[in-house]
Amino acid sequence: MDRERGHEDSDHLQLRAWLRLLTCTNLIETRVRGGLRETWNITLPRFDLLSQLHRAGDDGLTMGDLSRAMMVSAGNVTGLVEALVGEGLVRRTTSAADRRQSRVRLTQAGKRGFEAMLPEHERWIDEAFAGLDRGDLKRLLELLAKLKQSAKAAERGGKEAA
Amino acid sequence: MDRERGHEDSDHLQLRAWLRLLTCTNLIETRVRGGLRETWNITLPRFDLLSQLHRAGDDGLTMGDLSRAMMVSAGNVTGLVEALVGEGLVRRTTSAADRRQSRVRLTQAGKRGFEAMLPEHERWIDEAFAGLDRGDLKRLLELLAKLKQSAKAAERGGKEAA
DNA sequence: GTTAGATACTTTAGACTTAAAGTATCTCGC
DNA sequence: GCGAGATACTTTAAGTCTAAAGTATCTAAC
Repeated sequence: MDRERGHEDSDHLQLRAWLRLLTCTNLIETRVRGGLRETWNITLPRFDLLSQLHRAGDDGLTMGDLSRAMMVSAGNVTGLVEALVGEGLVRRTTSAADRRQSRVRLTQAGKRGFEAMLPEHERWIDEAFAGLDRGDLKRLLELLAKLKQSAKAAERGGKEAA
Repeated sequence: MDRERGHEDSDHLQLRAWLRLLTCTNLIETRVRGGLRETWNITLPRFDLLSQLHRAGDDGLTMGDLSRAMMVSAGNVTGLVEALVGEGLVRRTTSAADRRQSRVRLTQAGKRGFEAMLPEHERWIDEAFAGLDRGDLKRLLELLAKLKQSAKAAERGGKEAA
């Protein structure tokens, strides 16, 4: 038996990693949120929604697509889309094939507006990660990919209960 | 000149790392939030506040300490503490030395309650990180420490603007 | 001692978020 | 065709969160 082994169970590496992950996310999110508000007077969730639509292209996304992509509840998406429609940044049409669905797209104003914000948004992110070199970034990406898979697996495990 | 170099500027490693970081945080946070609600009918911010007080020990923390530790606004802390006082989990006293300050502590019920939740909370975190071995966890902790410093530096840079 | 400014906290208005219940529509077996 | 159940979305109630303005108290220069 390895004398040192006992210690391994009580150094709480997972918990420490989780807390540090949260701290990093909070720091960066606070920076981005503040920048978006000060520079374009837009909120982070609205920016995020525009971003998903921009990535999706001309066909747009359904409400359900948005909910999954943004990892928020369907009710939340309803409110955000309403707000953005009100601001003229987003357009919403009922699907002809399935009248329960609606399809959400950027308007021209929404596309132009989002593309204007994009470079500075990326600059804020780049600044936050400036202390990491390319090797660090690649290792971090790999570890986070692993964590993402692991967390997804745990999520299912928790729901289905074996 | 390295032909490959040009590509380095446009692979958006930082942005990809940020999005993946957010995904991981969301996944784990959703799991923990759901567990806390289903198992003890408590919210994550309240659990977090109890956690900070538990770590602080018998002297408790001021409202400002809590705000900084939890990385949320002072007004937010006011509401959370009120709720927890109402539930009898937390006690609040005005500081004699400085009557602007108050000091917040766990009640006996709060301490017992929190300590009852602690092991299962840690189990959820352990499960989320189960796919990472000790080496992975140590590398992740290191990279996140670096990122934390970097993000803090960027935060200051953004505010002070040289 | 007064007072100008700083500090600790609260209040307010508005936005975000969720879980749960509700509505409308679709699908599929019969 | 016709339900029964599934699916897409909305509504509601309650909680979280922030920025900004406001209150109370302290500090320090004079």
